[in-house]
Amino acid sequence: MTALRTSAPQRHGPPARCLVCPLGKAAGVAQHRACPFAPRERTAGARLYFEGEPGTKIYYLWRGQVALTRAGGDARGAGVTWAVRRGGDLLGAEILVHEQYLDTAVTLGSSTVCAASRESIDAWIGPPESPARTLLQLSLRTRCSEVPRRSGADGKATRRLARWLLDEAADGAPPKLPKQVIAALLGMLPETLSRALARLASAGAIAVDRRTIRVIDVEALRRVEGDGDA
Amino acid sequence: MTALRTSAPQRHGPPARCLVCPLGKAAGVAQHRACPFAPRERTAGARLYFEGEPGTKIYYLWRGQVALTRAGGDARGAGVTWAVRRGGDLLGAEILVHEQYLDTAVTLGSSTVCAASRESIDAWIGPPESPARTLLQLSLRTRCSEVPRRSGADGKATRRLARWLLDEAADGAPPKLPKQVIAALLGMLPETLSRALARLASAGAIAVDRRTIRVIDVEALRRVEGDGDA
DNA sequence: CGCCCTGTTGACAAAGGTCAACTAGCGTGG
DNA sequence: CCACGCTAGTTGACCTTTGTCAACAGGGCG
Repeated sequence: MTALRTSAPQRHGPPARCLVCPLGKAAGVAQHRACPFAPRERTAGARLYFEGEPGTKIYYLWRGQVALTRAGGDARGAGVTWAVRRGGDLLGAEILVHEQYLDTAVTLGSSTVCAASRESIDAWIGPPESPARTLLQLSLRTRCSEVPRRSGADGKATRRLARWLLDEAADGAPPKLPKQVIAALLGMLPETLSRALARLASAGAIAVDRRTIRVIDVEALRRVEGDGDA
Repeated sequence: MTALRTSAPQRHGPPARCLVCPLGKAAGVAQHRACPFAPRERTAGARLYFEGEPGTKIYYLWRGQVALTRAGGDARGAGVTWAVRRGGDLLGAEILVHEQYLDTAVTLGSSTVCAASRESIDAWIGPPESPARTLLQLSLRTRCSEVPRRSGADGKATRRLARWLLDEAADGAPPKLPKQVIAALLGMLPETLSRALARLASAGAIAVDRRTIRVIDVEALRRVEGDGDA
């Protein structure tokens, strides 16, 4: 108990918080083993990592708030802040299944952040084909491909559709989904989807019939995706 | 090679696909060990699980498409389809960190789905405090709390705001975030947020000043969240 | 053969984005 | 220490986009 209360780390002792941190427990800090995550205090506005930068570290946010922003979306200004992480959240875990960071992470206030290198995590989490690691990677992979779909939320309907088509159907044939479902995924009504498809079709970017969509002109789609209006 | 081509499973042999499936590999099917996931063919429209139902199984989608829908959002009809999973995706993994399923999963076409009970997975992924398992749980936890925020996309601005406040600030004080950030999270412009706040304030649900928001009347917020208009 | 379901089209209303002017604090520099 | 200027936030007027309601068309299935 007394040991737990130690507020400043002892010369060689780990911070008390590690004894109650899930990562510290997993690392066996209580058994005097080292945790791969090293703590650091950050002030407001600190950039932990940038979107697109090669991923070298994974972060664990012990205390504070971190905003995740992503360029793609836009609207006014540059990036869209699409999530705020709190104490207890992992940041940048996507690099376990993806080369680069998918977001830019900025602290919103003073925060305590623990960082671990990709390699140390790689060694720490055990053999590549272990069950837990396999599930971790499957889960991260799904998550990575899912978040960008947030494109559902921002931008005008025709543009969202163009972006979705580029994501899903660059090769020509989008997945065979009922248009109702596509509309729901894109966060619009079937009627609106229908009109957006008609607009892209009349721009020559795609060919539509009652049940199929074919991409004809990827460049035209890119143009629509690019310049806001349509 | 010849063995791999075997299209129908041998009397006691596992399906050939298990040898190339990440889960099969993790389970060591090649070494004649059993995979906790049992395959099953499903036809279009099959319900794998329902939102809110106690979570008993985790699914791995080998082939096909599955729509995930969630009630909350609404608009016309009942649930919103917010994602479509493809072959190679895990379904229902949220039950490792949450009692109930968070979505309803429906196959969109004929699919091959492997299922494993929560207990078998629990045993399979090893000791509760192993590093990989800890990361898996952290990552799932974040994901679970994040997806509902898709509330960003649907519903009218005032309603989204009410829902967000209920999520984040049921205890009275929402996290101290710049209003710009809140607006981005909710997928609206600062101007719109300002107006939405003003509307809730004049309804007596919250108190707003230039830099803080306080929840006054949780019930009033619930009412706004409930009935679409505001 | 006819019904039903999905998707399409049109007219209309309203929510929210856009542009712009304005206010309140805060920090900086004189 | 005060004043100035800046940024974040607010408010107003207007206009585009999209949701809403409704009627209709094409295909598939009973």
